[in-house]
Amino acid sequence: MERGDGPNRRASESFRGARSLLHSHAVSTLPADSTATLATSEPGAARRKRLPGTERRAQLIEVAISIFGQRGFRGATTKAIADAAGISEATIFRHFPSKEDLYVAAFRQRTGVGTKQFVTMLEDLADKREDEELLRALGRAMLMGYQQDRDLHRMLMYAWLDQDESANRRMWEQVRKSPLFEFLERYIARRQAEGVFLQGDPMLLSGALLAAPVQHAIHTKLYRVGPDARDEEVVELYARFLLDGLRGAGAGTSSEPGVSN
Amino acid sequence: MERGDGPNRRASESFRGARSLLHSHAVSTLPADSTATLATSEPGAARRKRLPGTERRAQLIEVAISIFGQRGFRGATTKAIADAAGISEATIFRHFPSKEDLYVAAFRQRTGVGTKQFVTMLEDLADKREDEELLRALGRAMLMGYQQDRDLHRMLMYAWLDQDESANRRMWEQVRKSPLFEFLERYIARRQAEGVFLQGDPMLLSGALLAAPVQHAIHTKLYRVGPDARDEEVVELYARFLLDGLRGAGAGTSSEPGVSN
DNA sequence: CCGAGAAGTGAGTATTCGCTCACGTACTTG
DNA sequence: CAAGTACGTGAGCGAATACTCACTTCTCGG
Repeated sequence: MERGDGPNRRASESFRGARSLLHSHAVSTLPADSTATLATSEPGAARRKRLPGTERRAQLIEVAISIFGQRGFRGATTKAIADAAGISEATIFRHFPSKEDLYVAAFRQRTGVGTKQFVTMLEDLADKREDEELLRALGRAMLMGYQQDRDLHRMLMYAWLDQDESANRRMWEQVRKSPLFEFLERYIARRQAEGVFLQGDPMLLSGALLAAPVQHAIHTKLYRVGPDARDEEVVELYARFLLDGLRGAGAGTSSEPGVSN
Repeated sequence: MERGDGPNRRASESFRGARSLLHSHAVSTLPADSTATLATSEPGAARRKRLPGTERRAQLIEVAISIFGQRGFRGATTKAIADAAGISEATIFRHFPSKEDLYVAAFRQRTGVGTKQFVTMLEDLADKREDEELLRALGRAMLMGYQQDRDLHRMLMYAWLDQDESANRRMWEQVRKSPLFEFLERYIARRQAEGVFLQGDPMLLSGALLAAPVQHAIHTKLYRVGPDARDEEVVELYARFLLDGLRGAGAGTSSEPGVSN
C-alpha cells in the first residue's frame, strides 16, 4: 500500500489537450456576419508578412479568440498565438502591451453583434402573434450561433469561470441589457397581459426559454456530446414544448386522476 | 497612431482572479451527504500535522476540489493547494505522483453520489403520477446541488472545456447512464405512452426539463449573476411551466386567432 | 531614390511551476 | 526503549512563460 519512496504510476497523458467548441450565455454573436474577412493564416499558404498595423492587430484578435477559446486565458500561451498567426512572439507585444490587453481586445470584439436585425425579425413575428415561429427562430439562432462561433463562445464560457464576481456582474448587466433579452422580457410581459402566457417573472421565463436550446447547443456544439438529433428536429420539438409551457395547459393545479396504476 | 516603441498603457490588474461558484451538467452531486467530514484546514486554528496517509489523501482531495474549482486545472498551482492544505508542496507529491493524478482522484471523488435515494423518491412520485411535485423536487435538487457543491461543479465545468472530445464523450456516457437520466427518460416515455405527455425524443425532453433549473443554478449559484428571485419561487414557476409544456396545450398546430390587432 | 519610421525578430531575462531528493521527525510495534 | 517506518520538508532543478531589447528589413511619401 503506497510505497514510501518510489513514485507510483501516474495518470499523465490520460487527460490533456483542449479541443472542441465553446459556449457562454446566449446573447453574443448569433448568426451574425462573423467578421471572417481575414483568414486565420493557413500554414501551408505562402504567408505574406509585414501587414499594416491595423490589419495585424485584427488578425491577432481573430487568432486570439480561437486560441483563448480552445485553451482558456491561462492555457493559451503567447507562443501558441504567435505560431497560429505565423509571426514571432515578440511581434505580439509590438501590437499589444500585454497578453491581457490582447485578451481584453479579443473580448470586446464581436460580442453583441448580429443581434440587431435578428431581434427586428423577432419583433415582427411577435407583432403578428406568431409565437411558435418565434420560438423556432430563437432556437435555430442559438444552435447556429454556437456552431458558427464556437471559439468565441468557448472563450466566454472560460471567462465566466475565470473572472471574479464583480466582472461577472458587469458581464451579466450587458447580457440583461442586450436587445435580445430586453425584447424577450417585453414580449413575454405583453403576452401575459393579453392573457395568453402564464403569469410569472418575465426574466425567469425568458431564461427558461433560452435554457433549452442553449443547453442543447452547449452540449452538442461546444462539448460535442449529447443526443445527436438533427437540429431542425430539436428546434421543432423545443418550440412546441416551450410554447405549450408558456400558454399553460388550463389543467387544474396539481393532482391528476392518473391513467391506470 | 500607436507609437513604435514605448509600450502603451496596459489593462493588467483589470481582469485577474477567479472566485465564485461552479457548474457542469446536472447529474453529479445533488443534495448528497457532501462528505464534509474533514474541514479544509483553517489557517488560524492550531493545525495538527502528521495525519495518517489515508486522511491526508482525503484532505488533499477536498482541498484540490476547492482550488481546481476556483481556478481550473491549469490555473490551480500545487503551491496553492499545498498552502490551502497547510502543508508543503513536496508533501503533495508524497501522496500523489503528479498534479494530474490528484486531479483525477478529485474528479473520481464525489461524482454521482447522492443520486440513488433521490431517484428513488422521484420513482415514487412518478408512480403516484405526481408530475408537478416531481418537477418541483427536480428543480429544488438542481438548485441545492449547485449551491452546496459549487467548487465541484465549477471543476466539472472546467473539465468540459479543458478535456478533449473523446474524454468528453466518456463523461457524457456516464451522465447518460446515471440513475437520474435513465429515470427521466423512462418516466417521460411512460407518460407519453399514457397519452399525457407530448410526443418526441425522451432524451431531448429530459434535457429541456433539466436545462431550465440547471441554467438558472449555473448563473445564480456558480457565476453569482442573474435574477435574484427566491429559489422556491423559481422552482414553483419552472415546475408549472415545464409541466404545461410536457402536457401540451391541446391548442391547434400553430397560428392562433390573436387577441387584438 | 532615399531616408525615416513602421513592422518584424532572435536572443535573451526574470519568474513560476511541477516535481525530485536528501534529510529530519514523529508514530508504533516488538 | 530501540528501531523501523511512514510522514513531512527545504532547497533546488529543468522546463516553460510572459515580456524586453538591440537590431534588421520592409515600405512609402517626398
